[in-house]
Amino acid sequence: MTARAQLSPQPRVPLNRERVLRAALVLADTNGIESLTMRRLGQELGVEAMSLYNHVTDKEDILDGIVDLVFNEIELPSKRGGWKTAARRGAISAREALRRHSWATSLMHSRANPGAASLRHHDAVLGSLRNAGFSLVMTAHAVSVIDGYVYGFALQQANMLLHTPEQVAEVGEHMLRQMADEYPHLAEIITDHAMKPGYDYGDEFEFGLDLVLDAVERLRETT
Amino acid sequence: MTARAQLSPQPRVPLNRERVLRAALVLADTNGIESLTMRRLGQELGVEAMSLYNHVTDKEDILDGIVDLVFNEIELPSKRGGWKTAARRGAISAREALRRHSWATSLMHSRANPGAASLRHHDAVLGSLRNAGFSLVMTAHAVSVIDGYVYGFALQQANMLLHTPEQVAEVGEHMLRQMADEYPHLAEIITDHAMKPGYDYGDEFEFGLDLVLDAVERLRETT
DNA sequence: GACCCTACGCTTACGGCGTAAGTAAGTCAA
DNA sequence: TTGACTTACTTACGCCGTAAGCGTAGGGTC
Repeated sequence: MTARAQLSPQPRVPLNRERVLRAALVLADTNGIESLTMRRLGQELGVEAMSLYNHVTDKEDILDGIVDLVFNEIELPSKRGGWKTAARRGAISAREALRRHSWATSLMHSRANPGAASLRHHDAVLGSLRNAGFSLVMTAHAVSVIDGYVYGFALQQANMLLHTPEQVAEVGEHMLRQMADEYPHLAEIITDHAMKPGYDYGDEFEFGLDLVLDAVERLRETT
Repeated sequence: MTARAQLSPQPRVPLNRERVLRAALVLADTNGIESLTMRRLGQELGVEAMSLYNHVTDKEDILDGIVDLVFNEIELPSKRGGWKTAARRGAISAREALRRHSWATSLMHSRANPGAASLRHHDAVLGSLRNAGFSLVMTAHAVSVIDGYVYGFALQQANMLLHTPEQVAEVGEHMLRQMADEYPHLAEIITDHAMKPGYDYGDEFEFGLDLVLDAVERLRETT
């Protein structure tokens, strides 16, 4: 009988892929994706790093897995109601998921093996548009532009360090004044717009989303 | 006199930050960003890894540097001609740069320290819109949606492994048939659209770009 | 009860990573 | 000539992912 067994006589909760991936997700959210190492993850689960390999094939598999967990959080387009409200809700839901897991955006598209949730999501989005009467060509256009915008926005925001006026103010005025000479327009938009109380870059999202969706709608009507 | 000096009697070309960054860029382009390690980079320059630290502060500095090199490749908006053609050319130029350096998109936005080229670029884009009469608020909206789309598209394409119908065809029909049950719309758009001869996902870019730019233009006219 | 199989954890070890610290060799001003 | 400065090299540390092999507990079969 080992010391470990003496200390924890209860039958230890067995590990499984689900528990490993959940812990990896939490770790990435809490301490950043770069802190997600096999040793650290094992430690978090009370297990040695190598034990994880009984449940996942390698670290890539873990990354694939947690990306798919994020996809799972994205609302599927509802079958009732128009394509536009479905697309709108899906986009907002996607952005929220990507904001909760800011490491996910750049990871998402570098995964060679899309998971079940990812496939299900994309299939549902395509179906929503097709059922609304979009042609194949127009569906491809629409998905490309909508997804492009959603992920692009998420990418920008995920790594934008200054979200609120308070944070922007912290960078210090003297740096801004220094900037004003060389980059006057950048300085202007920061001081006269982004630093104004109440400004939140995240609010830009829905504005641009509606702009894109309206344009797609117009597109559908004309063709 | 060292063995090395005997073998290469010519005064060895001195290293400098520029040469280090150029070599890093080439290495990332050629073998992928994951192959960019200090040892490998030193090897490429005929130098030990630690010697690089005389010219860059650390690896992060190198990543910042090569991202800025990519920004340098993006055409600045021309002062002559309208904001729209300027934005269009800038966007196309950005996409081309990001396609040449497919590792750059996800790296670009995770850099905490924007380089000179990046600042210059963003300042010029803002200036172009402001000079065209966009209000501060509308400028922020426009930049957000245009950049979102451009980077989002680049992100999607950078890691889309299947660009042409030939490549798509390689995945094999049986896998598609398998997919057709569970993901019918995904299967449909692949077989009936993406696999059609002449289809190139990259062509979607300008379509979506014009859609976005037209929408921004309409926005400007109404406010 | 005795036996063995399988699942799942542990230990050890390897090569590669970024980089701290110290050293040697060349350049150049005083 | 000397001494400071620059730049490259060497060694070493603590990380990383993971290959290989070992130990053991649980459960089925005789």
